[in-house]
Amino acid sequence: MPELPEVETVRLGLQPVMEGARFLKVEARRPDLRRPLPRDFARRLEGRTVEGLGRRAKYLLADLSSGEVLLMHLGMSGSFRVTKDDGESAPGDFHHERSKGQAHDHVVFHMSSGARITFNDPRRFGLMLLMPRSELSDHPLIKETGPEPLGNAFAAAMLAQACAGKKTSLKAALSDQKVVAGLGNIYVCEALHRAGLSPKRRASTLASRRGTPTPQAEELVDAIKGVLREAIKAGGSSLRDHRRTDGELGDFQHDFRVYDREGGRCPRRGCRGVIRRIVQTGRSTFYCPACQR
DNA sequence: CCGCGGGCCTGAGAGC
DNA sequence: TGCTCTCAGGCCCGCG
Repeated sequence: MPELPEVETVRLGLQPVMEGARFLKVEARRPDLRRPLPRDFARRLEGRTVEGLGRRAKYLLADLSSGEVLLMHLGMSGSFRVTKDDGESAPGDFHHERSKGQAHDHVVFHMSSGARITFNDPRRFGLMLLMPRSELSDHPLIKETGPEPLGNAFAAAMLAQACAGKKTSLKAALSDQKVVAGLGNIYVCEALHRAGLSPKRRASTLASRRGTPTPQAEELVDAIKGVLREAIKAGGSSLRDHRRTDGELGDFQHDFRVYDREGGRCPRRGCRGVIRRIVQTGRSTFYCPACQR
C-alpha cells in the first residue's frame, strides 16, 4: 500500500501522540509479521519515551529513551489507527473475538499521551524491529537506501549518476529503493507522466555520455518532488488500505493522471493519447504512449 | 554484479 | 449464491 506520501501522512498523524510520550503497555498479539517481532518486544518498549518520530524511505523510525530505535514498515496493507485509550485491552466485537479487537490488529501501543495506537496489517508484509540507534545506518534494511527525494541533495546529477549504465527500464530504476528512496508503483507512474518520459525508456538515457544529467533528468527530478509534495499535502492516496491515523481517507487518488486510468484520455493539455496499462517486472505500469517518450 | 520471476499473505472484485 | 481466478501502495531471495 504505502509509498512515501502515505508513510509520511502516517508519521504526521502519529507524531503528536508519540513524541514525548511513554509506552505504558504494549500488546504483541500476532508476532509473525514479515519477520517475527523482536525478542522481548513489549518489555523493551514499556516505560520508554519516544524522543522523536522520523522517516527514512518507507520506514518509520521512533527514537527511544533506551537508546534503541523502533523501526516500522507498513508493507502492502499495514495501517496505524489512533484512538482514545479507555484502558480496556481492545475495542471491537467481543462476542466474536473477545479482547482481540478487529481482525488483523497485530500490535497495540498504549501511550502516556492517552492514545491507543493500533497496527493493523491483513497481509502481514509489515515489519517492526528494534536495534541500537548506533546500528541503524549500517543496518541491511537501511544501508543501501538511496537519497530522500524531497531532500536538497536529491538533484538531477545524482539521479543521472544512479541511472548511468543501467540496462533496465526507467520504471524499474525508479522503483529501486537504492536509486531513490520512497517511490513505489503509483508515484513512479505519476512522476514519469509528469516528466513526459516513457516508463520503457532505458534508465541510462538520463545520463549523457560524460555522465552529466540530461534535461530529462532535470524534468524527472522536478516531477518526482512535485508529485510527492502534492500527495503529502493531500494525505496520500487511498485505493483500498491506506487511511490516515484518524481513519479518514487520503485524497490524492482523485489527482492521479495515469495510475489505474487505463483507457482514459491523457490529461495533458493538447494530448489526444489514451492511457495504457502494460506489465513491467511483474507490476502494472500506466502511461500515455502519445506524450511519454 | 545485474535483472528478472517467484514467493510471501489476505481480501476484494470480476466473471461464470 | 458461490466458486475460481486475477490483482493489489513492497520487498527478499535465488536463478541464470
